[in-house]
Parts: sequence; structure tokens; C-alpha cells
Amino acid sequence: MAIAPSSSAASADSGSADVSPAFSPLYQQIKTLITRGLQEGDWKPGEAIPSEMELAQRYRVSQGTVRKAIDELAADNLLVRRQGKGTFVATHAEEKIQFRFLRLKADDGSDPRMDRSILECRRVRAPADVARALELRSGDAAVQIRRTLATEGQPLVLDEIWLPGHLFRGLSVERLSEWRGPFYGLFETEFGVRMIRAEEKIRAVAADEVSSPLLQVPLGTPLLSVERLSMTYGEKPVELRRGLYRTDSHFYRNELS
Amino acid sequence: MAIAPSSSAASADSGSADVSPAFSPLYQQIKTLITRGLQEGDWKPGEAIPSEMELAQRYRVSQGTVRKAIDELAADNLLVRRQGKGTFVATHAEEKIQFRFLRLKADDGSDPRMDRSILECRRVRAPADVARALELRSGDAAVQIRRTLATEGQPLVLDEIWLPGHLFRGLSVERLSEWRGPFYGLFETEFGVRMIRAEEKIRAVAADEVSSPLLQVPLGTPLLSVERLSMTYGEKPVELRRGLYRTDSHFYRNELS
DNA sequence: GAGTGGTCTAGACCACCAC
DNA sequence: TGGTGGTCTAGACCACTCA
Repeated sequence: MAIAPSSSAASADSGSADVSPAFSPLYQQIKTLITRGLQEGDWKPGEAIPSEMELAQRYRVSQGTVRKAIDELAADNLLVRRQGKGTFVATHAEEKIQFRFLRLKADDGSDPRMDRSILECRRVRAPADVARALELRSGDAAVQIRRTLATEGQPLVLDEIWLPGHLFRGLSVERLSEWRGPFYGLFETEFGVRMIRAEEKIRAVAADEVSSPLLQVPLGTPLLSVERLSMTYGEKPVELRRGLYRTDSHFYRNELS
Repeated sequence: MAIAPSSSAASADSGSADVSPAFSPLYQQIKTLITRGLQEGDWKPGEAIPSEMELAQRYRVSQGTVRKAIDELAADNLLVRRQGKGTFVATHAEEKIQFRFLRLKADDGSDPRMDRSILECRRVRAPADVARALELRSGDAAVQIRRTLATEGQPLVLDEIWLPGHLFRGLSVERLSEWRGPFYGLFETEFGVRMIRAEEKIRAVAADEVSSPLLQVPLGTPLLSVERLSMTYGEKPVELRRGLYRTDSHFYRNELS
């Protein structure tokens, strides 16, 4: 490490002007190196990464510089600091919260505990729109999962999940049914695919012939349509999830700042 | 400043155990002091706060400690750093984005430019549910605003906005209509109320007799219902906004991480 | 050139955890 | 007791802005 600050670009990070030198500070370079390590599986989810001191020596920078890099990675939820123990690779597997990405709350503000039922899991050729979202070639294999979530006997969520076939070989109804905990934990430990970030497009739609019986609501009932595209390291999309939520006794909670 | 690190609590920040010492680090105390300054209007939105060096001298701590405090306040969008110029109090007034809190996008991903029409603005006694949300006593005065947003002639949003009457004396249809830019800018510059943070509850509902003609959709059309509670300094709620969004050619965008 | 924020360093000490 | 992250300091130098 220790590229002279005023020297060439090395490895930029976020967007910037084109012609300009665009050199990145040391801690950004360290951040890039650690991210690469995560991406390439040097340290697996749940494991500890080397101590700040060790990384500082390895990269030939001061401990404070490593610290700043790790600070930002922790802010991005890629790493988790634990005082006295070390810094760990974030994981969906050991999360207290059942559904980190599911923002549904009961009307009284409580977190509903959900019972899952898998309706279907099969390998098919990705439809055009799915292929586009997941950056597959049209005709590539994809895994399609359909499932419902229910709370207290009431169906609440109907999900259709699309995954790139080449990353999820051997995924079956059985594997899904046996698994306790969130799917993202399964994806991570069994297939090495970790979801980092997601974007959602939310709309209001009417229950149709398919969704109405499954969610046990009359045809035409307003439902929340949530289309989620999840990304792994390097902004690579690896899951498209289309959900329909009943919002008669629950709501989608969001925070703005 | 410079309360001995191991001494009493001084002024904690976020939740913590009860009995424990719960002493806060110096930079947290500085953060609290700066926040108090913002709250009490020592520096107004858009203005610069004193330089890091000056604050360090004032509070008798090192520049690095002030820096860390400001770092966090900037991360919370309370302050904005501008290299070479100074650190400024965040403001809604001079925002490039028209609607910082409105997450609607057109289907093609673009930001729709909105035309506003005020339907109504009057002082009334706060209904029970509004009073509860805004932490008013039942019977207290409140300002009720109803308005629509349209893009390309199409109505898109129907909002009902509730404000505490005692903070918004003299707010009228005229003041609202004359104002260019987001309401939050008006609230800030004319009434000294700055929105810091908001929580939204999102549901899917059917267009009723009131909303259907105003949004020009058939009765029963699914609409996004967005109930937003906005807070100012000290988590004090100061606005309740109930919106109905058409999502036939637009969607609500959210980011998860 | 003076002033501001931004980066980097080196070292001290504290709080937490495990052995 | 030793290792880890967390706080705090003091000082050097860089990059950006503006007069």
C-alpha cells in the first residue's frame, strides 16, 4: 500500500468527474481492498476479519487509517464491530430479526411472526423481464419460488422469487422447507450468495384471480405490490422478488431522513 | 467541557441500560451541545456554524473530537460539510431536489416535476387521532391543508396535511400559493420549524367518493396510502401528512440496506 | 495567502471480552 | 492478563475556496 497521495488514481470508489486526477484517499483504497477480500471470500459471513493492527501492518498504513475504512464498511452493513472481540463479516444467518428486509408491521406496531409455506420451486427459462432485471441472457435458467407468509392463520404475503439458475443449482422445495430462518440465510450458507442491498418499487394493485384466493381476499381488494431487486457485492443483482402484501391489519413501515 | 471520561452521565444519547454508569464519550457530549445550539437557533438553516478549530477551543477539546461529533451530525443530515468553506446547517430551502421526502418516481425512473394546487387551508380543532399523533391536547388548534400534486395535467397525489396551530399562526391559502418550492422550505423560513426526520406507514387502499374525483380515477381504484409523521429537533412531531398516490404510471421507490 | 474542511500519523489510555 | 475495538490528543500536511 501507501501509494503517494498525490499520485495516480489506483482505484477510485464512487462517481467523480472524468478528466480530473480523481485520486482517492488512502482509507478509500484500504476500503476497496477489504471489500475485495469480502467479495473473494477471504473471510466468510460470520467470521472475524483480522484486527485493525494486523491490517494496518499488512497494508503499511496507520491503525487510524484502517479504522476509518472499517468505519465506513460497518456503516454500510458489510462489517459488524464488536468491542473487545473483533470485527466480523455481516451475515443474514445469525440475525435476531427474522426478516431484515421485510418492513411489515402489525397495526399495533409489533413485529408479526410469520409462518412460511412454499407453494412451488422450479427451474425454468427466465422470462424476458426477469432476465433483464437479473442481467441474464434471455433463455438462461432461473429458479422460480412461490410462497406465502401467514401470521396467526391469516395469509399476509404472497411472494414470487426469481434467482439466477447458475448460482442456485440444487435448490428444491425440500431444501427450502427444511430451512429454519430467513431465505437470505440459506442463500448465504448454502450457495455463498450474500445480499447486500436492495431496491424496492412499491405500488398499489388489485387482487386478481391468482392472488385473491391465496391471500383469502375478495377479487379487486387493494394490495401492496413490492418489487424488490437485491444486489450482492459489486452491485450485481441476484434476486428479484415480487410480493403482494395485505395491508388491512398491517402496514409497510419506512423511515425518511 | 471536558468532563472526566469516567465520571457521571452528563447527557446520554441513544437508549442504554438504566442502572449502569452509562457515561458518554466526549464527542457525544459535543454532539449534544451542537444539537442544542441548532435547536435553540444559535445558527439558522443555511448558515455556517463556527469552524472546527473555534468549536474545539470553545469546548476545550481537540479538533479531532469536534470533527467526530460533526461527522455524525452530518451523517444524520443535520449539518452539511463543504470543503474549503465551512460547515452549514442543513436546510430544505435551498435544495436542488424539489421534494426531498417524496419518493415517487415515474415508471421510466425519472423524477416527475409536480404542479401544486391548494384545495383548502383552515384552522380547526384537531380531531382526536391527529391530536394524538402531534401530541396536542384534544381541542387544540390545528392547521389543515389539502392539496393535490399533478404531473403533465394528471393528478398524482392528494395530500391532507395537519400542523400544530400554535406553531403556524398566519398560515393561509395565499401564503401557500405564493410560495415557490417545497412546503418544508416555507415552514422553515417563515415559521422556524425544520423537519429532521419522518416515519411513514404505507398501505394499499381503494379510492373513495372524495379521492376518486380529485385523482380522476374510478371508485375503488387501488391507491397508495402514505401516512407520514415528521419530527423536528428532539423527536417532537410537527406534521402529520396523509397522502394518496396514484401508482398506475409511477411508483414509490425505497432502498434497503 | 489565509482559512476551512480532509487525510494521515503516532501514541496514550479506556472499556470490553476471553482465557 | 493480553488482545480487541473505542476515545482522545497533537501535529503535520493536503485540497478547496475566496478575497
